[in-house]
Amino acid sequence: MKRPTIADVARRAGVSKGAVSYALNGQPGVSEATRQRILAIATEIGFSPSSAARALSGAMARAIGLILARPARTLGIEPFFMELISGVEAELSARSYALTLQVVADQSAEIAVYRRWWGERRVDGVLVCDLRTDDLRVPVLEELRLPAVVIGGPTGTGDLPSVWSDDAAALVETVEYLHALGHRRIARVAGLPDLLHTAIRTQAFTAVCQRLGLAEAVTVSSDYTGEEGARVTRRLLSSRLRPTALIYDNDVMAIAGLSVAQEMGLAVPTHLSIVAWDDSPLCRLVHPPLTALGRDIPAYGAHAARQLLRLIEGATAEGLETETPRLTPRGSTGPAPSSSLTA
Amino acid sequence: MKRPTIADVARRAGVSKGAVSYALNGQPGVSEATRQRILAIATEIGFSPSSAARALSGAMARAIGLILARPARTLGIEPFFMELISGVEAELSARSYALTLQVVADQSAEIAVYRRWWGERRVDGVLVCDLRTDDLRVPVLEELRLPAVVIGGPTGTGDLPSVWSDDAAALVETVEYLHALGHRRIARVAGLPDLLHTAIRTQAFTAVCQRLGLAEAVTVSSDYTGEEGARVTRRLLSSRLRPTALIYDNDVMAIAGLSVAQEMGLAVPTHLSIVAWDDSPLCRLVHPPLTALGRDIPAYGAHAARQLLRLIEGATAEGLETETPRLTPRGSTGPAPSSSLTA
DNA sequence: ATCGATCATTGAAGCGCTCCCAGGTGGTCT
DNA sequence: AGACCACCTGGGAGCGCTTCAATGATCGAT
Repeated sequence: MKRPTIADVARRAGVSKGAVSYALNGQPGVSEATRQRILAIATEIGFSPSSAARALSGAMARAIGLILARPARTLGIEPFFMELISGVEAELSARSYALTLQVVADQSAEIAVYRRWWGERRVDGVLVCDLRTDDLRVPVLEELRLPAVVIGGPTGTGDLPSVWSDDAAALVETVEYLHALGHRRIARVAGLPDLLHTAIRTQAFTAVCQRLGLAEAVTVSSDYTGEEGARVTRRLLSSRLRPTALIYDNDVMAIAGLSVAQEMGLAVPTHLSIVAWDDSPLCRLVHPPLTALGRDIPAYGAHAARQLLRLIEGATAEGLETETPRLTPRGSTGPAPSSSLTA
Repeated sequence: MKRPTIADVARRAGVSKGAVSYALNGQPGVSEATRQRILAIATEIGFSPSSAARALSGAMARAIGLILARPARTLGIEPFFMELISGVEAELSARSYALTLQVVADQSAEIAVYRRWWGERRVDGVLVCDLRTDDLRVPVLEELRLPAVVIGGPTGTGDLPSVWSDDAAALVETVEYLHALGHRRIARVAGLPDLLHTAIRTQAFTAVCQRLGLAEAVTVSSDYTGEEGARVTRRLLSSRLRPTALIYDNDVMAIAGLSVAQEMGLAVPTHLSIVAWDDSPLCRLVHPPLTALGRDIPAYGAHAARQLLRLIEGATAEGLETETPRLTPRGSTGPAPSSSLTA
C-alpha cells in the first residue's frame, strides 16, 4: 500500500500542492469551497502529511520529549510517572502532538539526549522532571533555546517556566495535624536528597517543627524504594525514643514502613501514625488505609504540557502554581499514644 | 544558537556533503582517514543529522511507537507497563532509536493513531500490547504493512510476529502446587475477559482443574483495579462453600483481595491462600508477602523491541517464546485448612 | 467598456539529508 | 610508458512539505 502524498491529494482535487497545503493548515489563500473539497479528498484517501517533510520545511516536529532519569526499578513501582504521562498525553493527543519518551541512566546521559534531540530537531520542546538543586540541565536547555517547562520548582529553574505545587504548605499542614493529634516526636523519611522538592520539604519540615517546639524532628534520606523505606523505618522505630508519627515522601516507602511497624508489633495507628506523600490507589488497598497527601497528578501533567505547548507556539509562559497537595486522613493516623505525650 | 547542518561539517572538513553522509552512516565511499576526520569534526561542533531530513530521504524515522489503550486509572497503578517500557527503552537507546508513546481511550482510537503514524511516517514500527481475541488491530497493521511485533500471543497474531510467555504452563504449575497443598476449592479472579491472555489462562485453568478433579473451579472476570478485585473477592469469600485458595490475574487485585480477607477475619494463609500474577515489589511489601507468578518484564520488553528492530531492518522475525512465569512461594500460601479437605 | 484592486491559485525555491553517477587520482600491470 | 583498475570524491537529483512571489481571474467602480 502506497502512502498518499500531498501531490496525490492535489491531483485528485485538481489543484496545486500549495493550495492543498493552505487548505490543510487553515491558512488563507484558498476559498472556503476549495478548502472543503480538498479536506474531503484528503480524508477519503487517508492522507496525513509526512511529519518529516513538514518538520524539514521549517514547521514544527509536533512532538515533545520527556526523559526519565531514575533507575528502572523505582520507575515501575511508582505510579507517579505513569499518571503524569497519561495527563500529558491527554493534552497532547487532543492537538495530535506526539510524546517522545526516553529512559536514561543519569543526568549526563539526559543532557546528551537533549543535545541530540535538539540537533535532530526531533522534538519541539521538552518537559523536565525531578529538578535538582543546581540542576545542570537548566543552563543547557537555556543555551540550546529548546523550549522547556520544568515540572517542579518554583526556584532553581533559571529562565525556564515551571509548573509546581506548594509542597511546603502541604507539609506544614500535615505536621500541624499530627501535632494537634498530640504527636511530639515526628520523623520524616525523605526521598532522594538532591532532588529539589526533597530539599524544599525538608526545609519546611524543619521550620514548622521548630515553630511548634518539636525538638526531635528528624529527616532521614532514602531513595523511594520499598527496601530502603523498610530499612530506615526499622532503624527509626528501634531508637530509644522512637517517633510516634512518620511522614514518608512517597507511597511505596509508606507501605513498606507500615509492614515494618506491624512486623515489629506496633499497631497502626494506636502506637504509630503514618502519613504518605503521593496518594494513590495503593494507599487505599492496605490495612489500615494510609492517610496521604494527594493531588491530581494527571492534571499536573496536563498543566505542564499545556504550558509547554503555549511556549512552543511563541507565547511567553509563566510559572504556574497548581493545587497544593491535600491531606486525606484515613486509618493510619490517630491520637498519639498517651505515654508519649508525657514523655 | 544555530543548529549545525551537514553542510557545516562538510565545509569545515573540506569535503562534500556526500562524503560526510557516507562517513556518518558507515557506508563505503570514504577512506578511513577521512571518515575519522569527519567524525571528529561532527562531534566537535555537536552535529546530529536532522531526523526529519533523514526520514524524508527515504531513510528510517528511527523511532518506534507504542500505544496504551487502558483507562488512565489502571495505567498508573500497574507497574507492568512502566517496567515494560524501561526494558524497551534499554534496547532502543542503545541504538538511539526513539520511543513514541501514546495513551488512547479505546481500540478504534488506537487504530486511528496507527493510520496517522503510518501516513506521517512518524515511526518505523510499532509494539502492540494487550492482544484481544479477534483483535481488530492485527488486520489493519497487516494492511498498512507497518512493521509490528505483538506482545502476547502466540495465537491470534495473524502474520505479525509475537513475543510471548507460556501463561498456561505457569497456571498449571500454580494449580498443581495449590492442589498439592491440599486445596480443592480454587477460584480465579481474572483480568479483562476480552484480552487474549485472559482467555488462555482461563482455558488452562479450567482444563487443569478438570484433570485434577476440582469441580469447583470458578473464574470470575474483573478489570485489574483494586476496587473490582476487592468486590469480587468479597463475593467469592461470602459464598457457602468458599474457596480456600484464590489466584489473581494481577498484583493489585491480589493485594486488594488480601485486605478483604483480613477485613473478613480470614487469616492468610491459614484460612485462605493467595497467589498473584505479575510479581512486583508490591507483593513483598504487604503482610504476609504474596506468593506470586513473576517474570522479568523489562527483559520481556527488551525482547520485543529487539524483534521489532530486526523486523524493521528487513529480517523476517519469528515468534519468540520468553521464559515461563516462575512461581515464587511466599507467605500467602500454605496448606489448605483441614476442614476443607474433608468437605 | 476599461482599469485597478482584490483574492484565489499556481510555480518554484528551498529545508537537510541520502544516494547515484560521473569524474579524478594514484597505483598496478603489461 | 601507456592503459587500466580500483578507489574516492563531489555534484546533483529528489524525498514531501511550506511559503513566497507572481499569475490569473473576478468584480466593482469609473
